[in-house]
Amino acid sequence: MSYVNESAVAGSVLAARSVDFPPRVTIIDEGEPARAIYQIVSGNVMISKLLPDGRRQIFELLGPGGIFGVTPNGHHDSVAESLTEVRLTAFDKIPAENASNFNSFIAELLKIQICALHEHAVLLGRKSAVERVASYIMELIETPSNQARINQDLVTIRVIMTRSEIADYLGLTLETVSRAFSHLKRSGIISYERHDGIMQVHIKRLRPLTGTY
Amino acid sequence: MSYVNESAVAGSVLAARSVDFPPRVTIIDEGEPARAIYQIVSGNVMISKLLPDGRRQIFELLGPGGIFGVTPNGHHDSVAESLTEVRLTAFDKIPAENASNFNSFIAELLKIQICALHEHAVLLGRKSAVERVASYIMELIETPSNQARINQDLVTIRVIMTRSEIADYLGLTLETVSRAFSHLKRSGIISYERHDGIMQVHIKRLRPLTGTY
DNA sequence: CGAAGAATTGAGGTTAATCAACGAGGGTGG
DNA sequence: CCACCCTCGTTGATTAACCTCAATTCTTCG
Repeated sequence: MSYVNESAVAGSVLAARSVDFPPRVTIIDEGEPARAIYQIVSGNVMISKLLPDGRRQIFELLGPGGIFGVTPNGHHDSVAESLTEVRLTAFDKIPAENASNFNSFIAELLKIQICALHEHAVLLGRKSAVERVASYIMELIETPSNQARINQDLVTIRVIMTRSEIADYLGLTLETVSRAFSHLKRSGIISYERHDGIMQVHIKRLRPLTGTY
Repeated sequence: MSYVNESAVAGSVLAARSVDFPPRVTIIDEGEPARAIYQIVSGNVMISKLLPDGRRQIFELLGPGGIFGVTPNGHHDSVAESLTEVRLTAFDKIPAENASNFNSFIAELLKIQICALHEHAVLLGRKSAVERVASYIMELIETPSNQARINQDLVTIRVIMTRSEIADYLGLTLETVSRAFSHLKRSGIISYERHDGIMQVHIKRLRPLTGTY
């Protein structure tokens, strides 16, 4: 399923700019006045919030077609950072608000986001460390833009986030994430050699560990 | 702030029925085909998901103006249950999809929901038990429809959820929730006598315990 | 080659879960 | 009307999971 839906905004008078960012830079800061809405053309973006004492929670991983910068009140409620190189389409705020069919266009994308947030709330509130990591790996595999290569039951993926980023996404510490990966590796469910993120996964054995099935 | 926005759909041809439910009944089951979108007129609704082994996570508490039953794919992704008696406006699905300005109307409500889900993800992923309970109480106070009565620093509220429901909302066990309430009570930050949910809160002393400030 | 960042692993501490008992309140039926 | 039951809440003792602190290795890059 591709999220990209250029036709939905075709015919409107929106000023749509193209913007690029290098990996691991801040695109939007929490509290910033909302100037534009962004849709990802290529690359990955993570959305997070910080507590005053430095604790961080990442709650959305967005790929091509995903949107961010949408806010009900004129100020961004969260931080958006590039994970990879990204190319974005920026829809400037003022004309966008007038375009009624633009709101209708993003409504569909917001619905998808809400489902993902629901699933993630279950993970954060109710799953064990191993279940969280297993769910994370399955999520990577099931995201089409990640181009997981499938041979029978064996899938090859690339994990581009650091242990620390994964921890902040899963509500764990980086050590616990590392131990969960090691546990899955010792169990023969995943395998990897170097720290380059390339990983082979036995999905049939991993899926039952996610807690969802 | 009132979410209710009748005017936004005025002039459309949507079939809007009124529906009532008693407390603690299932309004929508996970997996059901989506027939209607609901907006709350009065009362409270909780949205949750169940894992196969019975673990439950509640992730939204909705009051007047809130919407639910919105889905990107024709099937509900979560359970909706009444918490109190509720009166709903049901917008039937098929005509609603055609109404472009209806999508635009719900987009605004979805944006508010997404912000709440972001905040809740931080709670679930990064806050301690006491911080979660403190955040929950503050959330009750700051929800206008809950009619918290404020005298100086002292606020009176009514906690209508059971310990078990609160636990499923906060990603804890009911015992841990009970202990956190007892801890706040012993500290003199909250007070209550009988199990009727009526509670007095010192907001100035409670707020610093939420972790957010 | 050396330095810096990332990942792994171990030891020990802390928090919250689990298991269990008990008390309060509300509703029902005798 | 009272006795009983059932649900809900509280509290205690113990266990288990995860976090914290720390040391070591691996990897990349200048």
